[in-house]
Amino acid sequence: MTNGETTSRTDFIREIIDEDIRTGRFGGRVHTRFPPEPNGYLHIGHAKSVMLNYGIAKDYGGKFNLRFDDTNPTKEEQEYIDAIIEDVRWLGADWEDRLFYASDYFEQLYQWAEDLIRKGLAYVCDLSADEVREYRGTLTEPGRNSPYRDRSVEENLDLFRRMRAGEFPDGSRTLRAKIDMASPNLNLRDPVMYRILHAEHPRTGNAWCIYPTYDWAHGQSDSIEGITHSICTLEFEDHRPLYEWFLQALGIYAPRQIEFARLNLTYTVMSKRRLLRLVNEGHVRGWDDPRLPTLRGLRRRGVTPEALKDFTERIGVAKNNSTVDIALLEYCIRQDLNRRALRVMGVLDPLKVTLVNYPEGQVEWLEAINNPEDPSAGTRLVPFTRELWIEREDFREVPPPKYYRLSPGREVRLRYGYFIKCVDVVKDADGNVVELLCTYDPETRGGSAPDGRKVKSTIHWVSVPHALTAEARLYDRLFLKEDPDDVPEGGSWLDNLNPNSLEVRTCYVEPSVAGAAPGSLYQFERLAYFCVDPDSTPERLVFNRTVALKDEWAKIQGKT
RNA sequence: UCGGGGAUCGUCUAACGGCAGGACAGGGGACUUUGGAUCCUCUAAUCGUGGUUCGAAUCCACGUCCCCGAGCCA
Repeated sequence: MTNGETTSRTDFIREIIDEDIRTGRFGGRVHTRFPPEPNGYLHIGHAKSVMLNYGIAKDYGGKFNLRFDDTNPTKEEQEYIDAIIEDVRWLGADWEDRLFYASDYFEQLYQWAEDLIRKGLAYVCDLSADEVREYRGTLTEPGRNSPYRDRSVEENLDLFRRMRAGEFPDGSRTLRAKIDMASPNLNLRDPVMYRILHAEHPRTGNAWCIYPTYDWAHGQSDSIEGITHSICTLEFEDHRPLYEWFLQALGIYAPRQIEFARLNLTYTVMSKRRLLRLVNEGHVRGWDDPRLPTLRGLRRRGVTPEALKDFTERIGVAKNNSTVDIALLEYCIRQDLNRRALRVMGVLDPLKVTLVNYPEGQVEWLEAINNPEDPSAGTRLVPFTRELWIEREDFREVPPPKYYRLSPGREVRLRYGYFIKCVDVVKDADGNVVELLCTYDPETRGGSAPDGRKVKSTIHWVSVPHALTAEARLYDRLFLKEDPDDVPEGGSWLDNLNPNSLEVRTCYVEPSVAGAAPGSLYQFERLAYFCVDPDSTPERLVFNRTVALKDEWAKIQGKT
């Protein structure tokens, strides 16, 4: 915690929990869960939920479960289960030995369904999907009772068992709760509990051909696990009465459902559908593309779970629909990386500098600090020679006002090196600057002048003969507009894709990074944070730009 | 139109009838061997109209606007 604002954090959910503890509603217990459906990859919005649920369990000395909501075999896959487990673990949430699946409860759910039938609270309905819709009524008009609503308990039991036995084709019948076809809450108009689906389930295989719906499975799964606070997103608010109705009808332990607003971020999209489309249509390179807000994308980009945790704490939890400025995420990432990333020097857009008065063939190894924020990170040696690469934008032939870097006749400091002064500019036939001839002051080794003279600027550099050639992938926001949906009518959110969200460059890096493992985090001084990509080979490192450093000069420039 | 939610600086979020606070973003400054980091500082908000009250973001009334809901998805 760098300051006090996050230490005493609270939110309306914790207030509810405090109240429940005070009144002894759950005997003082706190038990939460994260219930993903394994039909896609997790994104930063899920991270908010995981951090919330796990954070609450930890803060209150309670428990946290990971439970897959795997009730729809037509959409779910083992691949997603594996990926989600990996991602939740990466986030740091610990479910200990409580990894569960709604499918673990299929038999219990089935038995409970028979109980409801016996109580006259559920019936087998032969209406087709279209007919069910028709009978449901509309938002403003009540529905009508299904003609099958008053079947006898015996007939319902018989039919339901035959549904399970596989006697009927997909879609031919459903089991529905008998509630109220006139309820203004459509979820209570005899909701479907079971549908017939002759589909292979990733976990139960072909054991079942009827599958419970979300509404029928979720609350009961929470109940079985002894969940106290079932935290979900706002769109389930309308489902709460049904959640409670099932538990009450069954007469079993009832957790409390609490809804909060899902996370939205500027300059990106979060829905599974859209993410899927970006991947499938090749707008990005895959689910782990560093431009995506998926957990795998963020991880590959170099974002740490700690940065994500800080972010989720800063955005808070409430019921307002909101869209968080992605600048806050970037701030959290910088904040985190500033403390942990090793500093190195790398040049993204090289301009050659020759030190005319520096001995040819001489190499000096200069000491450089690995992380000024963390003395324990130590120091390293960087080679200094007559020929150097500097950043092209660190030289201006005619320096604008407030520009402190190199220009003809001006002296600057080479980081950890010497003061140098530009004495001549070499140009090609088209007048482009191709090389700078500079002198160095041997008295200024290490970066300070014995005579006490100052320079306005320190620039980074890499020794030409020692430079490692690497690939730098410079990422920018995926969309041009804060709100990707901000398009002229008839347009598509895809029209707002940023065509320059990825720029690949060849860069030069100091030799100390040779052999760095994928995932290694660095700060290229004065430029940005970078993360070694798994695409790296022993011959050629690949760096992903996680986030650029704040750039005061760009700001000054932008104003003129 | 029916039901369920929601509306506080540009953005996110506090306040539980008693000084509208914090963070990010933005402006200004200090410091600096990263124009980084850090520090200081400024700008900036209660959806509207009435009412209750010594006192209202908070309570009441009436409006307005936004989100969700008519899957055998979750």
